Amino acid sequence: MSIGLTRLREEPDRIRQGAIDKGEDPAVVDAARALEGRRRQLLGESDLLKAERNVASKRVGEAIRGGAAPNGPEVAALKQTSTEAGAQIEKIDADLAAAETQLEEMLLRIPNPADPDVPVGDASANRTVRTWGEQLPREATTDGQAWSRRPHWDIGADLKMFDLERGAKITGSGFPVYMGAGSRLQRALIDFMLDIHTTEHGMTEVWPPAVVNSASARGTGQIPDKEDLMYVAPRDDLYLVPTAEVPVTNLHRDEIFDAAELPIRYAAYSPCFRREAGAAGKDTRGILRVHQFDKVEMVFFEKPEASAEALEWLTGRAEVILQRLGLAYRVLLMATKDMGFVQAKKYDLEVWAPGVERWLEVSSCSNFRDYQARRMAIRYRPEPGAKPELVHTLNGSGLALPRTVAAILETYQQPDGSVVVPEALRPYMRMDRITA
RNA sequence: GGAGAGGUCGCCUAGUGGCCUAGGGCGCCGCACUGGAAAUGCGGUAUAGCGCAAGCUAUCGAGGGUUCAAAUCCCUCCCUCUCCGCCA
Repeated sequence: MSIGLTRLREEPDRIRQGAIDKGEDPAVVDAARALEGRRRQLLGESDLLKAERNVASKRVGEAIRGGAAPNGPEVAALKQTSTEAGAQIEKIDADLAAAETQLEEMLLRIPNPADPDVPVGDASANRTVRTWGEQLPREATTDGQAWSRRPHWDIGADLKMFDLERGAKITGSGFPVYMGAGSRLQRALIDFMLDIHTTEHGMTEVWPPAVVNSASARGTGQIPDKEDLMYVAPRDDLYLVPTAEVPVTNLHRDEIFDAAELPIRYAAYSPCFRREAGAAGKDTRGILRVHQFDKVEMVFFEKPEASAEALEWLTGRAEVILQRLGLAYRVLLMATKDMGFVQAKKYDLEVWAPGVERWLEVSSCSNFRDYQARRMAIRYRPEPGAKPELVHTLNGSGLALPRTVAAILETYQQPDGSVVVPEALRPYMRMDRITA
């Protein structure tokens, strides 16, 4: 996850401004440039000495084959040349390694500049680009009877769909147990979403491992930056995935595609594990913020020139799910300081939950451009025989389950306490209505 | 978990310390031949960094070591395959 050296050299001003727009310190940009120059100089010296050493070593072989005594003075002199060069190389390479480590650290602290059409500012600059559906009020009237829509935790408890207390008993707070219709709703939603993305949207379905090794965690930038947010199995050097983005994006780490293979578009279900350290006290009720949840994630690998449009399409595919479920939502274009360090452009989808009277984030759709691909060395060949270039990566939820479930329960609840199953889910739920 | 065999340039393969700046075949690209094609012949076909360029450097699963010199020898680790054990 980093900025490219070429780009750093060619447009430092834009990168510096990008850092400022995201509220980061632009000084690292200059520090990186200085280190890059030092690295280049040391590398030149090292390469030169290595060339000398190689020549001397080769002459040793030639001399011996030519009849010189293997332990004679001629050979000894050549060996000494090589040894001396080797000693110098060792010193320079140590400096070089240090410079490269520092450079890498600096590069990791330079954020991906936002696209030009992203509003500059903090969360207050986020722009609502569109809304869909009817934003139901909490206070409702049905057949002349006034009633209040209830929050999903009450509905879920009454209909025995999930059990938070027992989840806390067997595992801990934030690990809900889904039961009965609640369990079936999980299955139905996963099945429903994957069906739409594969059958209608042409994506390839992936069912990835829920744990990854450290190389993969590093690839998508989970470590070292976000290690606190993940569950770790240190004994086996494995990490529980916080999102399917991690295993699925890493599928193609260190690969080079032919241009004809792109775009590659995946839809992947996975459980997601998040420690959310420091987030205690917020959204503690219900299933709005939990340590384990389920999600269908979309991951795209695109040609650079196609990624901007692909983000719009990707976002639209997540919206399709909400539309089919008949849930009111809005699409937010995130401002520079609210969008994250690595995203170039990001849309959040928020679904309306009338019981708690809040917009709930159910999807976050991002274009990383080449920033993520660089660290993972995911490239493609624009033309046969051409030099490989970095692909652009994108991803977005389609969708995260818990908040979708909350919105369904709160949107479709009836005055009698039952919940009508959204039309699109009925074939998957094999029921029209959830009752106690 | 135990025993054994392996991991080389897209694929197959050669390679047991210095003519390996990794050879051959397949595939692919270009050219020639052809009415067109097949076949054939010739040439080219990894990635990254540095350099205006010629070119130099690094990489033979990963990392360390021995040596003037490592694909090749030594150590550690990872992965694949076969057999055994265990197991949803």
